[in-house]
Amino acid sequence: MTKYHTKQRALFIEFLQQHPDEPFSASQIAQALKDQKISISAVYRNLNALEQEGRVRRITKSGSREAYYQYAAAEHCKARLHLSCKSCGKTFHMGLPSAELLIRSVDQNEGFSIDKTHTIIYGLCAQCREVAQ
Amino acid sequence: MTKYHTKQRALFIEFLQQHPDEPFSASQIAQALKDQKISISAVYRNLNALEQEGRVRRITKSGSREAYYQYAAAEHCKARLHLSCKSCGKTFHMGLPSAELLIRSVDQNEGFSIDKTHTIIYGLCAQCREVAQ
DNA sequence: CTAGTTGCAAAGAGTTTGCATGGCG
DNA sequence: CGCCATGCAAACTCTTTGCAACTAG
Repeated sequence: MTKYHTKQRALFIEFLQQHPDEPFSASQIAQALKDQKISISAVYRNLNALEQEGRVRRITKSGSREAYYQYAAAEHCKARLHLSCKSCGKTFHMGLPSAELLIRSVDQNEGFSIDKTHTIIYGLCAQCREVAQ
Repeated sequence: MTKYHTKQRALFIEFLQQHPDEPFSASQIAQALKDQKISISAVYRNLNALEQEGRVRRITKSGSREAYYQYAAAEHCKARLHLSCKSCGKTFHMGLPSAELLIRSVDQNEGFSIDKTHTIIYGLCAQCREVAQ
């Protein structure tokens, strides 16, 4: 099952890479590429493949039962905790000091090992926080 | 829209209360109560109502596209960060010291306000950690 | 009696899959 | 050429909704 480089897949990945850490539903991606044509089934198939490879994160937005996907940009992503803004939907990385502190504290006090790769912490980012109030 | 106390709702809530912080899909709940009879539609309707009231949390398990629901036991729940074990599915509360530390640290370093109510941190609980290794 | 609830079946939304066609290597 | 990927439509799964019957207050 070696991979081919198809036109659709190229456009699909290019789109994701141009919007790293922003959440899209499958239909939004298909919609965004509607001119260049890629079917919704191909979007789903590629999304599932990338998710398994860990190059894409699947999340759910409250209120909607659609799945949303985010391109997990760089490699260093995997070692970082993710902060997701509930207002604008963007993802940020938690600084290493904060992360280390948290992980150690929870480990010691709760006996719980945090999985950096899969947890997403929700809240308001600096920018939205200003606008909001 | 004042609420009535029906037999089905009573059994439904009783079931949830007996399994606080454990995740169930709608069909699992209906299944568990199949003897006493409650329709899947009623389960969904009650689940949605409780979710809006904030008495139930909706989460997603990776791999499945079903929604899972957890009864948010006590009031103090709302002021606490939740730790969810990826192995057994149970939810724990993060101690206040760890939580305070985290929130303050992320606020100061990232300018990000964590939403305690909606974030769930994944990892391995103390028990599963032992068994696993 | 009035209004919220239930059950059933049908409708919807989102996602997956079978199959023939098309394109990469 | 062989084989993977695509598109389309049908199939599926999970969830919601319309409606008539029912029941708590």
